[in-house]
Amino acid sequence: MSSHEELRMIALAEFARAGYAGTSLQKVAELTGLSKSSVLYHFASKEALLEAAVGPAIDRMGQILGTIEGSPIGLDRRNEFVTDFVDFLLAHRLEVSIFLNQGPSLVDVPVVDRANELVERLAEYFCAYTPTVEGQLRFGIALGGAAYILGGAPGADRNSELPAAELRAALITILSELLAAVPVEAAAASTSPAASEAL
Amino acid sequence: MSSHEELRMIALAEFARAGYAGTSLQKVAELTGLSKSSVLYHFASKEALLEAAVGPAIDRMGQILGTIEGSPIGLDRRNEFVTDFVDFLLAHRLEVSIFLNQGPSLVDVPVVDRANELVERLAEYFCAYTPTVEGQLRFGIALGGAAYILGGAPGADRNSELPAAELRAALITILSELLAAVPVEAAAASTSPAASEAL
DNA sequence: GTCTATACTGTGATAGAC
DNA sequence: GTCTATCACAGTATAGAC
Repeated sequence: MSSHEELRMIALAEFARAGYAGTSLQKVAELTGLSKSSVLYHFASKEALLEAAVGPAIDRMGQILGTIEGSPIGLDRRNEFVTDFVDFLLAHRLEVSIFLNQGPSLVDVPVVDRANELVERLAEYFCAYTPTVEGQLRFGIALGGAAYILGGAPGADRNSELPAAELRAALITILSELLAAVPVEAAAASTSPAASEAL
Repeated sequence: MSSHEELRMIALAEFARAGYAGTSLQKVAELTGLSKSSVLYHFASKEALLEAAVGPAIDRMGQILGTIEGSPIGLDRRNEFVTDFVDFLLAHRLEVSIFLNQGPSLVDVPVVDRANELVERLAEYFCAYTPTVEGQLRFGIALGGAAYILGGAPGADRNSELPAAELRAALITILSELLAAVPVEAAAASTSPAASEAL
């Protein structure tokens, strides 16, 4: 593996574990077996290292969000989003941990601002989706809770050992169930009385 | 208000907003209108300031946890815990944000280790409570999601404006519903010695 | 109780040899 | 590409005047 890619992965893991502010270039250098200067040869600054570490995941999330925003609201869309979201979480656990845990505190870092914008857009989308407080809380708990389980929980190590397929299936079941209690008609033009249909 | 208490509250807010590692004593001093040295007169070290800021909330959580650990598992207990937990989150949003977002990264800070221990005990309790992956995920999503909504979400400002009573009621509804899908008999009716002793 | 002055350490970043 | 040497700066913490 290239030093570039190895640095990216080690930095990602350390930013997630100890926090961005709590991780020094010296520490990253030690973990990689390089000197501080060599790290700064591959990435011009600490911020550039963060951008490289989490950028791809943000792009992917933007893509998922763009899909649902460009489509009419409906049960199919919602199911598709739940699946995409769970797969995203499973594929980018470390990045999710960074956004979730440090997103609010890392303002002014461009790449993190992009991530926070996505969270805002997601929140706005779901606030439009359902006008009730309880409905909005359901979305927040579902998405925040799932992200917490996979990325931020102190006991997150537990889940690392679970078979991925079982974890994925259970997550989709729970999230779908949580969101099923929110009637899709509230915002959609659909006239089907399928509110009681479980997702 | 005494400088001591004012410092405690300002530090708590800033630790939650910018992170512990990302908050300097200089910044706390500026916000309080004191000098760095005066801050260190009231609290012997940065760590002592953190302990004073989050200690009381940890004590309260330990109390809640002690209650359920010392009681037989049952539906009443579970409902009581959900209420206690939601009230705890509402009363200590900033502290919860700190634990949730920075708990894993602040190891070796005694007071935070105590908080992480509590989360571990809570996780163990619920793993003993339900043996299925889905059941454990339900607990994680319910508790982690609620904590995220109130303490860690980038859009947490939204909820600050909601009437507290409505927020509280909706949270209790959603959490109870999530946990209701976990059969209480699974662990309660089981007379396996391991389960009885663990609880 | 609050301040200024200071000590010491660690930080991100640059310059230049190899 | 990797290193050593060095920089300017911010960090926590201490000493002592008032």
